[in-house]
Amino acid sequence: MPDVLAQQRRSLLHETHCQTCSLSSLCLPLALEVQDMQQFDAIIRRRAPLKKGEALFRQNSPFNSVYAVRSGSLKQVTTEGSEDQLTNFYLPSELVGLDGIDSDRYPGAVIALETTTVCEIPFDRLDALSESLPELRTQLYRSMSKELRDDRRMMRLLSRKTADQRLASFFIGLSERFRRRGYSPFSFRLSMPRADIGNYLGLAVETVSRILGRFQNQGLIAVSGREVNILDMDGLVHVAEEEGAK
Amino acid sequence: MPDVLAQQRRSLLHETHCQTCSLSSLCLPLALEVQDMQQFDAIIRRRAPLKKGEALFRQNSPFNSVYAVRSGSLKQVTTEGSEDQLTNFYLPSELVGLDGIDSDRYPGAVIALETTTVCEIPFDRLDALSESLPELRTQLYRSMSKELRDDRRMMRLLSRKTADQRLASFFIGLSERFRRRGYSPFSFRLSMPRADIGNYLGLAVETVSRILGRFQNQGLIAVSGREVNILDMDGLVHVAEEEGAK
DNA sequence: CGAAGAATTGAGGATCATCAACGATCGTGG
DNA sequence: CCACGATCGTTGATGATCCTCAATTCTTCG
Repeated sequence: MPDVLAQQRRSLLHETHCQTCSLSSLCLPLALEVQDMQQFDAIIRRRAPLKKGEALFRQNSPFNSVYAVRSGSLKQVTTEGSEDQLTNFYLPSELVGLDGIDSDRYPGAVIALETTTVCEIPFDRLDALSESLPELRTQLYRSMSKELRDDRRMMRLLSRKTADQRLASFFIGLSERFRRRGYSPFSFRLSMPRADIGNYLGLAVETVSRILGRFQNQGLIAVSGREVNILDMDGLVHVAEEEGAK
Repeated sequence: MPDVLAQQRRSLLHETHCQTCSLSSLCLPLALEVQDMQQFDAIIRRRAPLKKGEALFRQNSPFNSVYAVRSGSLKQVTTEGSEDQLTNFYLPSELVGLDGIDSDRYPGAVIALETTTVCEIPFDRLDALSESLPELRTQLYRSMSKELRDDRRMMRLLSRKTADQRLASFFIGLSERFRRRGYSPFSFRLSMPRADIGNYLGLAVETVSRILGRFQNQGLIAVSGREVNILDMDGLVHVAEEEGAK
């Protein structure tokens, strides 16, 4: 009887609630009182975990929901003509899909980099709820605003920074994001292949590989496959910020 | 008596209302009924025109309001270390300052490129009003979402396109924005110097100049100082989209 | 265990930045 | 209204950075 299985699975998935989620202090309901959080929790749909390489949604598919990452990680990819542009990596607690509100379609595909679970938040219900919960509305504005700010930083990186600076910035940014989530900021695993890093940073894979090797020789980081250890954070920051003067 | 003068000026400025603004169909109140628009209109503060080079606000100054451009144009500039990054140009009906919501400070300065008038919209009042006017709320979400989408397009441009493609895209984008505002999409005046274009597109001024010359020779556009005529839009589109194959 | 994908390494070359000099345009005050 | 200085724009020569192509090694997974 598949129904039984389905129900078991559903019930299992429903065990997860914002109230008990370790990410709630970083996620959208961050500013909500217990009672409000329950309202918010009620509109959320749990989804079966995505396997590595699976799409949360495809480019140009109709926009209905935004998603909060619960575990794992994803990448956003926009395809135009024959080439892809990777515009974002998403980590737990981050909100995916906000750029689809305006056009009613997702402007890029979002794909799991590893086994990943997300909370689906139907946008019409989120919008409606944001009417009665000012804190939720504020948080939503803030999330979008923050993404705008991050985008501007990225533009700066792409238009002014050297390959070395880009990679140093990338690791510093990742480190900071892991730190905020309670993981070690100095030792972590990259869920994405080199090619994705290169695409994201506007660099060829080979360049990424070479510079990683150089950073290793300089004692800034130790990389072994996807495992990264940051050995000299100050040094990395220095590389990321150094001006034209070499 | 300065008060008399001040009152005269205020009264003059107050002659402008959303209801009579030719931009209202593009601007934030776009979806509002007459009655709602009056509510919206009531929270707006008119400002004395900015002169060329004047700052609407400076980087890191406290965030209080967003601004709708009424006439003229502005640029957003983020300074870090010793170099500037120009992250956006703003034209009439566009909304300035949305990226300051999250951090309570404006992440970049916004400066008039020519004589420019704006409507100031205090954000706390906008937020409060968005509670009772769902259409306004939706429009605000949409505005932010659209800016996110545009940013992603910009990232793509910065990380994958050649100098020629960047400039072609830039002119196509400008043309489209003028068209939507009821101006000629083929003949317009650039309000920004070459240096700003270069900074925005991640190119040296010299490169901008050279490629403009080349476009001119190829019969794609005619430029004379700040005046631009697009002679061959299809050709421009072709340049903007051509793949590696030259 | 083998095959397919991922990562590294090397050589060569294209694109665009930089430096430098010059020409044009703007706006301001005499 | 014109002249002058300052900003803006153009053009040329040179070279660095990073991409491309190609070959090899390492890793992962059926």
